Amino acid sequence: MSEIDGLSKRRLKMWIRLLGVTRAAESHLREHLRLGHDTTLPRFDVMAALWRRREGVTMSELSRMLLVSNGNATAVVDRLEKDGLARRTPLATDRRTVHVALTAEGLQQFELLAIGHEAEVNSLFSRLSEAEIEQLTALLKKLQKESE
Amino acid sequence: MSEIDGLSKRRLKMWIRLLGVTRAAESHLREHLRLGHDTTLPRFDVMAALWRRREGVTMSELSRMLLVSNGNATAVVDRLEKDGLARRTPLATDRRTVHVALTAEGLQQFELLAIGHEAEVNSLFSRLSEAEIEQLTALLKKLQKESE
DNA sequence: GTCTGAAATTTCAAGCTTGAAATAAATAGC
DNA sequence: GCTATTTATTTCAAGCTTGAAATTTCAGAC
Repeated sequence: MSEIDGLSKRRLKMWIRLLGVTRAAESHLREHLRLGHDTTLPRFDVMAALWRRREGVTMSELSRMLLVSNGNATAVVDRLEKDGLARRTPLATDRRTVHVALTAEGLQQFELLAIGHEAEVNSLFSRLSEAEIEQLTALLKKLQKESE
Repeated sequence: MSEIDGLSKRRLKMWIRLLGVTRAAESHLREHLRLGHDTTLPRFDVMAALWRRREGVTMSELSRMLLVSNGNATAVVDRLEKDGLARRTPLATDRRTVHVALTAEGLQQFELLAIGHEAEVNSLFSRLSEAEIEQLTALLKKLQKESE
């Protein structure tokens, strides 16, 4: 096996491991949301995005933020809206677009969820020291650079 | 903000970044499988697991390997079986369990897929040098230790 | 103004995924 | 042997997700 091949194989193994870590964490977080708050990860993700951008986002921005398809964003927002947690507001200046935002109830619920969520994430990654977190973050940043 | 809180927030941000990198990579790999080979990532994942364990695995082992639910494994294997790529074999010694394995056609198709897949992964992570891959792998290993 | 093409969103079918419930078979305790 | 428990798998409903097609609206060229 050449050196090049070795590196390629190592990248592949690393990817499988990365996927494993991510899936295990997602699974853990999903369970916490389900048991503790009777909600789901996709709903949480959308609410988090809407919370970060309190002024409202378009559907396209939303799907870009979460790296999901437009149809997906539509479906999740539909359900949140049905439950009174999000609201669509047509935009006067461009009638194609719509602004999505959390309702007061949605905002309140998210802030409750977020506390527990952060604690779960913190415990999931408690094995890594501050230095290791920085190290990992730096490596991930390197991967994200204009890799759209 | 206390130091503890700062670390917690950094872990949270790191998690969001980790999720972003994973999703972007999955999305890229999914597209490659769809355009190049008219198949999907879940199918590929199952086939990869069956390829690694050529002698056959039970449904439970399969879902444990892939960190997906039993029902999910059933559904994907159903489709692979319908397409003649996988085969279920009842086990004589324990009639509850079933061995799943790739068919000759499945094996052949997977080996074709795998070449392109490895190349895609390699290019996705080409920004990281060998040393950085090792570093990242070490950090991920630390997270996986008995974290089931 | 009218046409053409681009952009934002929704709709849709198909497949993915989960978790709970149902089924079937093995094991353990008696 | 019989019963209770555990284990392996499937079934099911609900929700998630994708990518393509359809719809509506806007912007630019003329």
